[in-house]
Amino acid sequence: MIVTIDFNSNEAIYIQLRNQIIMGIANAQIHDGDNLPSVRELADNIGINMHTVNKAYTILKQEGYIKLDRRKGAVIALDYDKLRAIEEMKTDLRTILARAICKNINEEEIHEILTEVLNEFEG
Amino acid sequence: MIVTIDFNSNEAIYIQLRNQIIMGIANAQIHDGDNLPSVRELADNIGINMHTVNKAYTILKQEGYIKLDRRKGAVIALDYDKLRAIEEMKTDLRTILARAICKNINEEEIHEILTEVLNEFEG
DNA sequence: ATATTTGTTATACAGAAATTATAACAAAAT
DNA sequence: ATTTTGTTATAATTTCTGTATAACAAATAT
Repeated sequence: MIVTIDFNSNEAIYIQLRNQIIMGIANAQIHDGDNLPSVRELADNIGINMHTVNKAYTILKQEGYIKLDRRKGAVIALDYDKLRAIEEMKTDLRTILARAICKNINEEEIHEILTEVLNEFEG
Repeated sequence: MIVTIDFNSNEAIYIQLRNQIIMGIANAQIHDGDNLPSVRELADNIGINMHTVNKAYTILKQEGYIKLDRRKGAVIALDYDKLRAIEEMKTDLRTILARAICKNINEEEIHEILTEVLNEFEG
């Protein structure tokens, strides 16, 4: 899995990292049980500080995507707390859909766009 | 329209403000042509600095939700740049949908959740 | 046994972003 | 003439982000 950081983005590096790892899982590029690089290795690889990677990993653990083990390092371990995930999804969707409504994008179009973006994912 | 700021949120105040105003428009609580409070009035009202409100208004103007007029103050003025709005929506959706996929929420469920959140809006 | 690798924690520093505090300006309204 | 509007400027403070070192405990590898 390739990680690309945009150092000119207004999005923090550890947020970009977290999102890309989640993308990697959703795209089936990495799977449940797979090892992630160690914080030091990934930091070296990208050219950033260890603590920035550690921050991303800590969040991913807290959000139920990985487990951190002192012997095995970071391992993909998906926790399916569906109800919680759905609530968080709704919160995120509200802002996005409010914008869509303001921009005159109708319900049918929104569903079409959703389908389109969903089809970008593999697995 | 009531604006509520969560001072403990990790979301910046001016971002919360922007989102809530967009929500207000989507919910038909405020309409095209309506006046928003002046930067000073709203700042006083919420208990924050004038510049924080000004930042939110400047972004809303830049994103095509309001127009700023020295005589009339801030006025809702929706600019329907649909193509641009759709592209931005897709970008935002990618992260959200990646999370949904990781949490085993399937396509049908996602569409249902979308419909559910859309029905929260009035107008 | 020893050295290495793992996540974890602590501390310190620099830079950027967010927020506040004043202040002043020009244009328009009252 | 006074007030209100957005706008701009400057400075200070606080918080967030990212880096730099360093050390620790547990496990692995040699």
